[in-house]
Amino acid sequence: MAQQPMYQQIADTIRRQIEGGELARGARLPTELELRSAYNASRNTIRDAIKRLAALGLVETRPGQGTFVTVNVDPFVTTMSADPRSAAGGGEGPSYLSAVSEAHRKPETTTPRVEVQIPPPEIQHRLRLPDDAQAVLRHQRRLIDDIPWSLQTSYYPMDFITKGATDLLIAQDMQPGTITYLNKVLGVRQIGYRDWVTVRQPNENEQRFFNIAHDTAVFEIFRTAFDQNKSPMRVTVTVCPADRNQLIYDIGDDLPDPKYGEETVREETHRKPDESD
Amino acid sequence: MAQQPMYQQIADTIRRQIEGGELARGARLPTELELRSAYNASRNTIRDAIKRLAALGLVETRPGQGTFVTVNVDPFVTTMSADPRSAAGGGEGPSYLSAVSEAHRKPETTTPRVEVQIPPPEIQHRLRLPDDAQAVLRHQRRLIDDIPWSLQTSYYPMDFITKGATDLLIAQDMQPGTITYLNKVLGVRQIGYRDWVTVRQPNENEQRFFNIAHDTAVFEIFRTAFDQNKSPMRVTVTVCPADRNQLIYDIGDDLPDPKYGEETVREETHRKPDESD
DNA sequence: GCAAATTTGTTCGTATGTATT
DNA sequence: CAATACATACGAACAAATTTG
Repeated sequence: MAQQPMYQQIADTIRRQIEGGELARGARLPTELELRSAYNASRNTIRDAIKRLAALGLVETRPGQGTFVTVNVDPFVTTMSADPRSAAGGGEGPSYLSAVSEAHRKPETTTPRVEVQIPPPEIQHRLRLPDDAQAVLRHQRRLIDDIPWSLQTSYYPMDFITKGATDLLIAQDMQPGTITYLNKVLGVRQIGYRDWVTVRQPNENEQRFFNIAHDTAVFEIFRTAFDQNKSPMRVTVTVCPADRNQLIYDIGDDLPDPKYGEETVREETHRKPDESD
Repeated sequence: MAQQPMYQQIADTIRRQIEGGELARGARLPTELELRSAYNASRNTIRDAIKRLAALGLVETRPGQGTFVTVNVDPFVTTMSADPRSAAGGGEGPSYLSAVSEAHRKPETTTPRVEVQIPPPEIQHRLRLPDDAQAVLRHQRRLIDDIPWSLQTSYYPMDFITKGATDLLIAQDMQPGTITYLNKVLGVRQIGYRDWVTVRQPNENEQRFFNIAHDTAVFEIFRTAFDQNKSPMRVTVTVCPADRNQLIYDIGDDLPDPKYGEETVREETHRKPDESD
């Protein structure tokens, strides 16, 4: 029986205390010195155990204060699919706001920052632009209940501007939405979109904005919208922390409404069918 | 100017060497002792730096061997949306196989393990079952190119068995697919499904099966299929490592085919529009 | 197959720095 | 300013895994 290292045993013991409720959400753990005598281990060993728990997201330490059991944020659930012909879905435009108020939360959106630049390769590919082509970029930050929620950047081909859709350059919220605007001005209709869902580590800006550690994964969703000619008309990149966000995609019409409250209940330890080999 | 801690500086130096190509993919880093003299730091400090890089997924250490630059696995891309009326999409049935062969990869699926049990709460909710109701569970493991790829469990209401769909209890692959079978035997038609996409840490079984560390996030996708009465007829839970998997959802008909090879190119460091505050 | 050498893993002790109260 | 608590850094010893002779 290969005995587990001591720091792992200590971490497991504390984990059980947290999951069993002996250590309440938000409660402060004993100090490192106290744990040191409690488990008869050196301070470094205690710290290794706490690092382990921190990596699992069960606790967080604050210098000068102590180590605290993390409070599980009620995860925010977004329905990403919607009428393909509208701008809805995925935290864009009106449907984002309604989904949020439905869940009794307070959404905010910063005014967009607008730039013109040669986009990164993964955007070039998706917009089917040549290497040196420029694109208009509209960047926004979203908050829910004053908690940083998502960073969003939309890219449009520079063509749209030269053909008359100059409002894309205005650094203000487009009121009926950019899709409606592009339809009116250029006759470009959205027939659908493709979401490419990835998960990765946050970069430093994202860590700062979301106030998350480097090891908290984030969703990165590339949404490519297509027009009536099956040409990409927009790529929207949304980044949000994966620990407090869940995505819903409905395929097929006329599905029942998802219940936001109920189904987000996540059991930490339920019997899984993959126990045996 | 708050100077960064030494282990962070060392980690950054090595990170730049990796990203700049001085340390090739799969190459072995100098030993801890060598790094110790190279950076004039203690072995523990070197180890802290390496831990940092390991947390970022840039390197991995093997006891007795050394520390190696990780080789980026070509991420596997799955189109999750498909004809809502068929069984396709999300690594179920035929479409899973075709998507995989299209990318010139070799798929495998274990024969299902069948159980009858009271399902965990999140399944009860989704199948709209009372607390004590049982369900049939079919569990499978999937490999691609001999690499563990996903763990999948489908839950069906026990009703289906008593009403005649007894083949669900047979521990063998359903050849035309369970959806086709249920339609034929019970007249139950699938009109669509809802995918609930979450990300979390793997449990111990998942760590073993996928051969991943505890800090490699996994996708957990709950797919609820609905029948012509808008009742849930099946819930499929798919778990797969988030670092080597990407999901695609197409909303709207008649979108162009995604290009598997091209668009998976991920730039480690491209200019992001969220640099300033 | 065994033993030695190499390399990482764990644990201790100690000292000093930094953030918060 | 002082006390408290976590963060960083050093050195040392032994254990465990792997490769090599």
